Amino acid sequence: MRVLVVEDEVALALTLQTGLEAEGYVVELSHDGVDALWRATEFDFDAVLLDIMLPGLNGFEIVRQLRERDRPVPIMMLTAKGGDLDHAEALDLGADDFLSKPFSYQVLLARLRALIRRGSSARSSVLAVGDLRIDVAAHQCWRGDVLIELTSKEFELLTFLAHHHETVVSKDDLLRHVWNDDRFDTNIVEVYIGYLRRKIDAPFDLVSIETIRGVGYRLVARAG
Amino acid sequence: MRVLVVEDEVALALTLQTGLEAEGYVVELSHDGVDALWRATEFDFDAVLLDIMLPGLNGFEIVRQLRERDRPVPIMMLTAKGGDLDHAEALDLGADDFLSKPFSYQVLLARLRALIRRGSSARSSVLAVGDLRIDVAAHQCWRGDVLIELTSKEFELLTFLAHHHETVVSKDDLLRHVWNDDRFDTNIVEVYIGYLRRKIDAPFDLVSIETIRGVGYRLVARAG
DNA sequence: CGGGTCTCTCAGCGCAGTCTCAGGTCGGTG
DNA sequence: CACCGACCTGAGACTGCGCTGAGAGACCCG
Repeated sequence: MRVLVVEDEVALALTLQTGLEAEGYVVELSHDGVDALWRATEFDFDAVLLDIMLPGLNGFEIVRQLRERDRPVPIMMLTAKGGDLDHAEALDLGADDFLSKPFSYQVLLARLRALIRRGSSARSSVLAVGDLRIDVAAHQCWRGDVLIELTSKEFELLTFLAHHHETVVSKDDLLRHVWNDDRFDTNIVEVYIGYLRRKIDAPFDLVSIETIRGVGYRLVARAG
Repeated sequence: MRVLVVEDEVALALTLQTGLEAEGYVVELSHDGVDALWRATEFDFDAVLLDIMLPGLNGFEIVRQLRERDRPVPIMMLTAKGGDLDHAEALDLGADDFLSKPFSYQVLLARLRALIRRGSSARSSVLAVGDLRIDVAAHQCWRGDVLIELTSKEFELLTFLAHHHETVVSKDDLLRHVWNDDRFDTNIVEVYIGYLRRKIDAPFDLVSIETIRGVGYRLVARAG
């Protein structure tokens, strides 16, 4: 479990790091807002502990920008005591929880566990749907232990479907997010769904990409 | 947005009801644990505000049982002030948030919004009416654990009925909301009600879609 | 220059899904 | 009991959604 701790009070930051590492978390420290935003955008954490008062960018701004960039990492904000309005604002911006300073270490741990449990679609760079594995970082894909060669468009499409596995994704959404395009007079999605099926399903005699007529497509867990 | 408020202090309960209703929530009150568990199991709420100290069953037990029954409704616990351990325990049991009394009304609202927002995206959006389950995101429907294949129109119709389960919905309403149509010279609703019955009721020898002659239809909880 | 790969368009086909219609059934009313 | 209107249902027509193969254009590389 990787946790990013964003806190400019050095003493507190180190205490947190030590404590969390003792619990088995992998902890990364960040001391200012700009650096924190970059790390949280660029790397995958299972949770972020985020102080509000920070040099550079404040915590609110970081939450806002992360959510705007569609980064779903669970965020717990650490606030100065008393600031009720801080809390309201933070949650409305898309933080998932907050903790008022000073806080009990037990509470921090429990809430961190809850946070990670909730947000636990396992944010490692490997997505798994049934026995289909997609390593986003390595840009590779396997069915069982058979490596499957995908072109980059095919890979992007599959990744998007995998992020939303077990739920229906409309062709419009796919077109918008994978092709960055909002036309309607194209059947490119259908064509690429066809390509994918020929590579990840047909050879294994499976149907993991389902068509929901009039609605969209759904990637479901199947195993050969 | 439907909220179940479980609180035995009558004054506080009524205040919450009034306040939340002013914000546009539909509020249901429950004063003891057993009743609360039943309601939260049987009906669909977008969130539950749950006091810990309750006659009958305490709040922890309610959370535990709801999660055991696989009811993913977002729960915010209301705790007496100070009880740090309460907090940790509640979250570990599967509550999603908590608020210490006394709390600010603004904070309550903000956190409720956050809770519901999370709840509607992160959680599987499953509607349940009796042993009929409808997963809107996955576009799938089960009676008990039998998967039922529905076309997209059938699914839309059923979803609408499920959102208004236990209440009568007129054919006009259905035509307007499901078909986006306000004619009167069509019997398409009747036809589709028939299709649905053949799929979700007849094979299980149930009647969960009732006809109220001259008024409309009602989806009620039935179990095979 | 020629082969190879990738992306995308286009047209044709098959059929699932939607809807209409007509005739049958049922329930409420005088 | 007779009637009427509301509701149900089977048959069938039609539409347009989704799938596929062919191939054009862009780009890369030897």
